[in-house]
Amino acid sequence: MSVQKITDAEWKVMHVVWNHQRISANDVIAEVVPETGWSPNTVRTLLIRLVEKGILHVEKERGKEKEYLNSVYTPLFSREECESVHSRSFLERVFGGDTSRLLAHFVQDGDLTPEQVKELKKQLDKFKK
Amino acid sequence: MSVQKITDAEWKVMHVVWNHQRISANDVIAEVVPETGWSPNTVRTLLIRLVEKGILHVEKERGKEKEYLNSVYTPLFSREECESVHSRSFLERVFGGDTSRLLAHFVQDGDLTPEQVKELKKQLDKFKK
DNA sequence: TAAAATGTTTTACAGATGTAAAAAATTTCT
DNA sequence: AGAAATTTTTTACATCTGTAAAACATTTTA
Repeated sequence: MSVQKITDAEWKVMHVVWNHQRISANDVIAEVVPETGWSPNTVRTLLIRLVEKGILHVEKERGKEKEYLNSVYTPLFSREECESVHSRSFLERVFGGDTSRLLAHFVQDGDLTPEQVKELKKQLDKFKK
Repeated sequence: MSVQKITDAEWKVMHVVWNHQRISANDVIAEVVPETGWSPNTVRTLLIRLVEKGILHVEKERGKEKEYLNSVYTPLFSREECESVHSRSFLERVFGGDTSRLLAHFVQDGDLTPEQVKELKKQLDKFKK
């Protein structure tokens, strides 16, 4: 039962945590609040829930400037691990497990740049053999 | 606000409805219950909620064998439409909108058959130019 | 040292979701 | 017609989510 479900709102904060690997509540808030308009407390609640879910680790640390005691978070699973788990369940749920239909869909809907198309084809070639 | 959110449990019944295009509650139950172990009432609740969400249409019709009055459901949106909407939000949420990273992920994780790889490359070629 | 600032924890609360039992309505059977 | 069967509708209820206010604890500052 590793990697519990991450909800929509939680993904937002997870991405920020992954980008820093180790980040204080306040710094998460500083990034998330402007782009979501959420209250700082909302972000804190999400961080706490992620800890409860065993997805983040938290410890206390004194701030550098001011010596307030801060909560600092670190991810317990890599972004890739979580993406993987959630991708699989999405594939199953929405496309009934049919990867190639899913891929076709995203290719058509994804206006890729020529670069990206090329890169992807290279990937595909590697799997050919 | 067309196409409200379809939940995990609801997708299961939606797939069945799409496969038939027009199907009675009992027939949905006949398919869904064995593969999920849910109670028939659970399936009915889901059908009702899908109607409330404006995703399914329901009408009454007398059964052929027995003349009980049955609820018969039809989808108001195509499977592709719903997949599309949910794919987009998944892409945004989990991969931060980066289609090519998503694709790379599924290609690696999706053990495609050589056929499927070929087909996909053909798709990509079409988009090249 | 008392007030202000800052950060954390607790509590809240409505709506969504998973899951179904209980009740009601309708049809069939004896 | 009354009982049994079948189907639908209502009600239920715990947990999860989104969203935060309120309360509390700790530092800093006046």
